[in-house]
Amino acid sequence: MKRARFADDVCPIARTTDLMGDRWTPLVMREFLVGPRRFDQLQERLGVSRATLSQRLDRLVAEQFLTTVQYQDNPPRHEYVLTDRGLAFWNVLAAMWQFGEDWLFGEFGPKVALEDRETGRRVRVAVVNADTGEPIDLLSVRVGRSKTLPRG
Amino acid sequence: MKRARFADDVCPIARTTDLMGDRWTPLVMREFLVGPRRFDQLQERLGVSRATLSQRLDRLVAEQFLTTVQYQDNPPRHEYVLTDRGLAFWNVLAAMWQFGEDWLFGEFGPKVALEDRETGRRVRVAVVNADTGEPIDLLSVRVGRSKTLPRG
DNA sequence: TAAAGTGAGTTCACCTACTGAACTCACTGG
DNA sequence: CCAGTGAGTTCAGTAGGTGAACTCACTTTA
Repeated sequence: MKRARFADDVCPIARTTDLMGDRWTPLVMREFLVGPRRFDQLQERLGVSRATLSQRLDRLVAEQFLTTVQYQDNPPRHEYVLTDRGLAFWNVLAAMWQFGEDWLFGEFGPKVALEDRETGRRVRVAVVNADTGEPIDLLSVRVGRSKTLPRG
Repeated sequence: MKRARFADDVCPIARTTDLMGDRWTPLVMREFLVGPRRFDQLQERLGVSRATLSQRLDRLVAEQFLTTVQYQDNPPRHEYVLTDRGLAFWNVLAAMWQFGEDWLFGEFGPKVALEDRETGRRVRVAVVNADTGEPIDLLSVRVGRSKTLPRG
């Protein structure tokens, strides 16, 4: 039997899971926090097998989270960079970061922290209602039928 | 060879990935958006194999994302409910929801939407800097060394 | 009293997918 | 001509996911 696929599911969480729901893809995406990355660099930093990394990168490029950019012609060499879509995925990673920080470390918290690139001040991530700015409370939302408006 | 494990990684994203980085766990967690759930109900709704579901639920209980609550004594029957930690994970699911909605549907967007449970108004999710309320921009943050303060 | 149903799994044999190590291939620099 | 480099592919072995069938304790229906 084939493994389950959710790319055509009606649920946005399911579609996101289809793309990112494995042990490596979120970590590959994380690596681009600091800028473009190359194959060997990713492989060494993550400790993932080369075959798996190759497959993940192919998928991320096919799904337009990453593109390749040639940085040298002879011999042809490229690096991977985030697209708009890949950049937008940072929202999910940021939420994962804050969740991990809050709930998955012991008494003293993690040894690394997000900081503002300019001021160096600690950044805490909040997931909020975009209109009110209030935290999104699981108990205050429900799933409803959407009016399907074409996008601007 | 054993599969990679990130539960002790220094990176909060890696730890979150260790727990949620598979094709089923996020969807299992999603199911609790509407309240407690039972085994057969989850199995039928998700279409996951019973063995896999059983394993996932065991892990989620062991890691204190879910607890079991007896709803009948004879024969003993329980349902699964979110703990505080499980509830907090909604932040990540909300970010995944919004990302999926924005980037993984075609021109017309998904047929389902998050709405306020009371007003029925459409809810859009934003991931922001908790202090400023500004969107978290990948380009505006970096990873730094944390001052390890004990938690309040 | 017997049979069927229910909830929550476990077991099974099969198959998919991840693993490290080694290999490839095109090109460069010494 | 030889070693090095970047970006992979190939390989055999193994971990983990699959549907279908089974278990087990208790209840309901006939």
